[in-house]
Amino acid sequence: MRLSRYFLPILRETPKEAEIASHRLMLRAGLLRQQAAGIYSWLPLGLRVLNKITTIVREEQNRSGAVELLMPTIQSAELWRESGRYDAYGKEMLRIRDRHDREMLYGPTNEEMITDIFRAYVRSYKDLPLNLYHLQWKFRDEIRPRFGTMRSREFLMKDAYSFDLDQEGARHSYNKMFVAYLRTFARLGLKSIPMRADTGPIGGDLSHEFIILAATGESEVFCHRDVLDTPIPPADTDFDDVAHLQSIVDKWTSVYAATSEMHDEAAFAAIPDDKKVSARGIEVGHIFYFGTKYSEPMKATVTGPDGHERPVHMGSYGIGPSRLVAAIIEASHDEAGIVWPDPVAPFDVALLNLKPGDSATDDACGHLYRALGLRGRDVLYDDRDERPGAKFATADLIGVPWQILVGPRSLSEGKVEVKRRATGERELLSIEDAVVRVAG
RNA sequence: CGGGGCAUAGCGCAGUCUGGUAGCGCAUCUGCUUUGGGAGCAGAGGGUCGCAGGUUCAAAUCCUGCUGCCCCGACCA
Repeated sequence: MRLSRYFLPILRETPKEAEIASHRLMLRAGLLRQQAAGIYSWLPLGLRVLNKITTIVREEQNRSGAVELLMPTIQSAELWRESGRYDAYGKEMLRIRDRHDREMLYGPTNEEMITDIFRAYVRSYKDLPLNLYHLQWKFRDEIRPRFGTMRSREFLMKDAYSFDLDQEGARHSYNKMFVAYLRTFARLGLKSIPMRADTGPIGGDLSHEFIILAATGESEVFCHRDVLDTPIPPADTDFDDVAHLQSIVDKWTSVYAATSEMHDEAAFAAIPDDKKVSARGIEVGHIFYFGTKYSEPMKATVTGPDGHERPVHMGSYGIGPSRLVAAIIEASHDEAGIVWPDPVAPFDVALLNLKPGDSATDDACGHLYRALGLRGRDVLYDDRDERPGAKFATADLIGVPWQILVGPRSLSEGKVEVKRRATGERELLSIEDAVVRVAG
């Protein structure tokens, strides 16, 4: 992509409404535009990051055996009356009426609807276990949205729902998501910590929040330092191996880690002082087992091996990709701007032509642009008629992991400069070596 | 929902107290010079001062109502 033909409205000054780093940088780097309180447009660069994240989320959901579908944003109130949540949910739910005066709502979550889909088709225990998920925009009319997409009213959520014959099966489904989440966040370049969590109004008795540590996090969290070094399950983990998955979850949950709501002072006090971590965290995922809370009132039943019908045991599992964009920035930025982890970066390489119009730099950039493109790299080519300083500032701000600086100075020796955004390390390389360095 | 604040050019702000030609910086456009860490000079364009009503010879400024947004607190991916 040539920057001169792209749509990247970067801001030199910080809009006054932005308090925290991620919000400030998302506005400055042209990722986001606010349209109303807690409601945002995703500009091209922001959308690229969001898509990178959802791709990884999907890959790990699919790997664990979950199956993707897509449910609508608008739901009918009728369904929510069946579960009893239409009245219970309160003002957070955006209620609307259609032209026939039918009561509708903009979905804040999809337990009812997925249960309706399940009960319409599934009759036998032989079709279990089943885990269905989708990625869809949600709306929760928060009292006070803030911090950009960290807490917005409209947000993208990956929500998965598991169905099992009994609690034992549901436990395994829960463990699958537990492992999938560990892998997902690790692949996004984040160190996530599963923490015992309150189940809240959603019900049930088994729940973990996945927290990443960041100074601007909204929750206060406590954990044993060792949890930060627990190994992430590998890609070839067998998700059908019940005992193995349980052992992974046991290893992670045997180390103390809890949010302030679930904090146990005595247990924390027993940890050696040098292993105590008391910090702030951002919740990026939340998993629940809630048994038959919805299947019972909504009559989602299957016939078991004994010929008896019984309500299925369910769990739900949420990740907020739109929040993750902000969370990743909170965890990875510096004075100059965003520092994207490679897997989620909007582009792989920023190619800076420091003297556009000069035939030597133009030719070298053209060559690099094509060579990297052929190797499958997304390159943002800064071909604007700007001074070098402005290009450096832009490249640093938008945080693309690799920068290739092409100017007359190094080019006179037949070299270009390859800079790593995260560390600031620079190498003078020939054009061919630069391609290999960046594209592997 | 309680408390506090803001609304003036695309962005950041001054002007409001004490009514009288709507300003500054950045950005944008044109020209020339410049070109390795957000260039310089010269010129230009861009505003129903959030909306509605009122007071006044005269309102960005005073009064009333409304709307939007932000911050602090209790809830949430």
